[in-house]
Amino acid sequence: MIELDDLDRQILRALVRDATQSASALGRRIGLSQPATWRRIKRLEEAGVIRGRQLRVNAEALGFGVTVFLGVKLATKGRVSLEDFERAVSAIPEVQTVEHVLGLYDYRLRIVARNLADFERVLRRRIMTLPGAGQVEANVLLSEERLAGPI
Amino acid sequence: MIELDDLDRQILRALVRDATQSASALGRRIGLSQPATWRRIKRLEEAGVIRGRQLRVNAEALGFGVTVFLGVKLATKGRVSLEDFERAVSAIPEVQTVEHVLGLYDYRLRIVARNLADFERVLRRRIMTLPGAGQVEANVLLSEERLAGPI
DNA sequence: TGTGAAAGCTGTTCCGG
DNA sequence: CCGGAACAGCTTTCACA
Repeated sequence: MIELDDLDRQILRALVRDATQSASALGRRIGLSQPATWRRIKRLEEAGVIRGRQLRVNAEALGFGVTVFLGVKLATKGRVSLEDFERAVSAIPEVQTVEHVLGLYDYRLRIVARNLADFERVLRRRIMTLPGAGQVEANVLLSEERLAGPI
Repeated sequence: MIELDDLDRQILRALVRDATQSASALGRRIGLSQPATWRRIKRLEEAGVIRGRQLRVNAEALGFGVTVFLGVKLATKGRVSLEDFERAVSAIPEVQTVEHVLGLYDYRLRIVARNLADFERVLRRRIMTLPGAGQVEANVLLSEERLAGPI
């Protein structure tokens, strides 16, 4: 855990929105020189606050128009079955995210498909045949907004 | 929608894992020159396949050890109440993502908090007082894996 | 901490196969 | 479509207030 000042917070918020902007452009906006901005970014990386930079891919542009969040309840859950389930679900190409959670469901999956018919195929032939998969609950994504969070 | 070849797919998969790597380093690994790799990335950006690059912030390193997914069912849902709800929920600092979904719930929120006691505070004083908020269902995140998806 | 300047790479754009 | 060469701009480092 590390303490941030206002400038650090401004830097993080700006880079969460767009990680391509240069340290000089960012520094100019927040009233800091280019090396000063760069050193702060480096410090945040070394402190583990910045985990990396990730490409945001637009699945729709590739023909995957449907995104579904799937809550999955396992029928049997020992340590082995958790690992088996995770390994098997990670091998499904349509699965974008695997979240192990506590609550009504054991896993939450983010799945993309070309359309709803394609999603039904994934659900029936890939998900429901997973080792240990029990009850599922689906939510179809309509729109999504990513915020900075409490930075 | 755009057709990708193997090289495009390799580029996307590599940049989803780490968007910091240079076109020359990436090109060397997939057997392409630096300008050729750069041109492909540029083409993917212009086609809208690449939406941008985002910083991945480690909330735990900032003292936010608890991540909760919250399904929210609205009590009343006209067009106005949807917009009111979205505006109000976007203003809560602890909310990282707002997903408008179809299914048992109307919205799915990704919320971070310092600990479970802090989450209870957010839930009682921020979420439950939202305009139109009805039934909620929480899932506490244990671990998460982000995959490339069907690229 | 902050600034300013210098060195090495990268992104970006040419042109020719 | 690719690769090679050139330039501007950036990242990265250093010295100093």
